Amino acid sequence: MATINDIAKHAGVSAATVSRVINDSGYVSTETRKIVEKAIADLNYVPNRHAQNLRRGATRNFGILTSSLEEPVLARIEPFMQFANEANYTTTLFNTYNDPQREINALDRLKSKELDGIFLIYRTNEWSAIEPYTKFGPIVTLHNIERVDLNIKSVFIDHYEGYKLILEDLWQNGARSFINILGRSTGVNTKRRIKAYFDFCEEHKIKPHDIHPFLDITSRKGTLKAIELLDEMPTKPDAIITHSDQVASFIVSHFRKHDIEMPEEVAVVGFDNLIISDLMDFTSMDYSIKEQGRNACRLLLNELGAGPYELKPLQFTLSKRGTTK
Amino acid sequence: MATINDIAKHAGVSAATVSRVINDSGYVSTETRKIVEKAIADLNYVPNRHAQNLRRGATRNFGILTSSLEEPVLARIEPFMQFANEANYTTTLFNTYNDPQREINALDRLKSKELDGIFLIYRTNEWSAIEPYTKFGPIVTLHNIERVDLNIKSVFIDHYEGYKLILEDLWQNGARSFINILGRSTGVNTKRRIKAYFDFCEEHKIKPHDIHPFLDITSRKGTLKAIELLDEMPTKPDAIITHSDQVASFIVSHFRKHDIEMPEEVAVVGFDNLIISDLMDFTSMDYSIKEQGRNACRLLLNELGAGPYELKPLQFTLSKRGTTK
DNA sequence: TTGAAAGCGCTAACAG
DNA sequence: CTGTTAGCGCTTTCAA
Repeated sequence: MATINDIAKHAGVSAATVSRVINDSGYVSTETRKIVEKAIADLNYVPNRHAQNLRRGATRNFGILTSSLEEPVLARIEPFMQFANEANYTTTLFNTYNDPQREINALDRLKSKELDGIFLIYRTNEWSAIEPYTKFGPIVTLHNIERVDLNIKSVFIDHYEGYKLILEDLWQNGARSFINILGRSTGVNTKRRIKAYFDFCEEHKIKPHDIHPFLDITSRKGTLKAIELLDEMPTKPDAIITHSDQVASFIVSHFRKHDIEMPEEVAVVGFDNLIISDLMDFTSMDYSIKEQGRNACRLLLNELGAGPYELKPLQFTLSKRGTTK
Repeated sequence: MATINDIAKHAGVSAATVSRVINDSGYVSTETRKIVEKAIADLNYVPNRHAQNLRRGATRNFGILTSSLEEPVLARIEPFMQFANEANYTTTLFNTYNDPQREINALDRLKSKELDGIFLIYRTNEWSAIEPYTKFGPIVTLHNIERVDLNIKSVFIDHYEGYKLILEDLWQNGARSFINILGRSTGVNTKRRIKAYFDFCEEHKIKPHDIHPFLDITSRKGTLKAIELLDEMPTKPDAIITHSDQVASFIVSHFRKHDIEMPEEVAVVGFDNLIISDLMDFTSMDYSIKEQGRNACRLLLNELGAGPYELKPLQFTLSKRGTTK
């Protein structure tokens, strides 16, 4: 492998000059530049990135941390990556499988200079364990963080409004009883959705259902169990509202296989408006999930002084399809 | 940021000893080790990876190259990543968006020592442009490479057999006319599928359809255009066989929205057996796609002398669901 | 406009 | 069992 010194010798200049050509920094005469460029081409030279990184103390590499690689995660990763690439950053993906130690290992790479910043999609450690790492580089998350004292930026959108919109739309189309399939009970989004539901019930003077059995539903198994509960209920709800297209897809799939008619017997609504909701033809709440991924990257770039990139506002739009009236 | 020298000073030993503790190499007395470990904990030290990488000339990082980040790609990336992680490798994702230059840039990172190996899922450059990079590290692909002279390993599975299995199953269940929706005309998989179809036609003495209009169908738009062609045909086929679950999902979705009954009016078969085929309830050909991702990683690891890891054999199994008899 | 030289933080002979 | 030393390949003062 050719090194910078090989190029220097070949071109009859010093390594410093070659470096200047590579990085387009400092003064180099047009002639010298040409000679050096020819040498680089001749020897097929590519600078050793580790040496550059060691010298510079930066890598132009972002870490993406997640606990799984499912569709909703991917929907953010893709636009994030694209935006990062355009700003000349690469992305290294870390799947923690919900293992706190793996997450810490990945965060350590911020410390070891291997990562310039982190896009934390799902976390498994406590914020208090994560926050100290912001000393070594910016961390951006999707979580709606409640503690403002934390030095962690977020590109969240308050799900309260979106959830309310769904409920109101269902109500206007005749639905009077609802079941909410909710995600992680610790998440702020879940809390906001619950609040939206309770507020809605109060406004319309209806009695809210016991949300407890429908909390922490994320897996397919969990979803099917929740559906079983529904079967056991004396009166079926008019509508089921979920927290993700993934969970909605499990439900819609199950209902179709069991010839339960939507929306006649029951309406089903997803959240995220991913491709699957279009393919499976179910109603879903859109909130510019791709823009959210790009915003995460913009935030990171801004923190690193590469910006300023203006964040694009996110907004809710209900995409109505075959599972609602 | 604490460096190895800080630790050395703090512990009253040399940097070499600290290095030995970090890497668990050479001899270190239990006492010294303890002192050093305490110093590391005290100063919250994490070794600078660039320095390590520069020194070692390796990174324990694999590049994953793809031209898009859709479900079938993800289905391989996920198991690949997991396997790599377990072998203590990280993975950096490169999305080329079919831009040859981006692909070359990523390949250059093999040269610049930033990547120890590459999992090339989709390529955009000619093999002749890619092959020279194997000098700098192993490259593994999913493509069924025709040129054996290339130093590129592959974890392909010959689609001929799988395709034949689909056709025979449909035939046995009464289908007599078929339409094949085919992928990239340059791909070996496509050629093998066509061969399977032609052989099948000869065996059963039926006339093959003109495959031309159904070649290079990968996008949703392209798929819908292909469906339009079907509508214009005087007699409808008994079955549509696709090259991927993605394309199949477009078709199934379209037919359901237009109340075309499957399998009564027409049967539809996918390829890959991804979750979507289960959710949307369509028949699909399984060939251990996840194992294929793992095999790719095993191959890479073997090339780097980290093995030997035995490759798991892949096999075809037709997952029959609601869109076929 | 160019070159010499120092050093980023670490590892691996080698010597003791 | 431990320390000394050289150097991985690059960038960046500083001096010329």
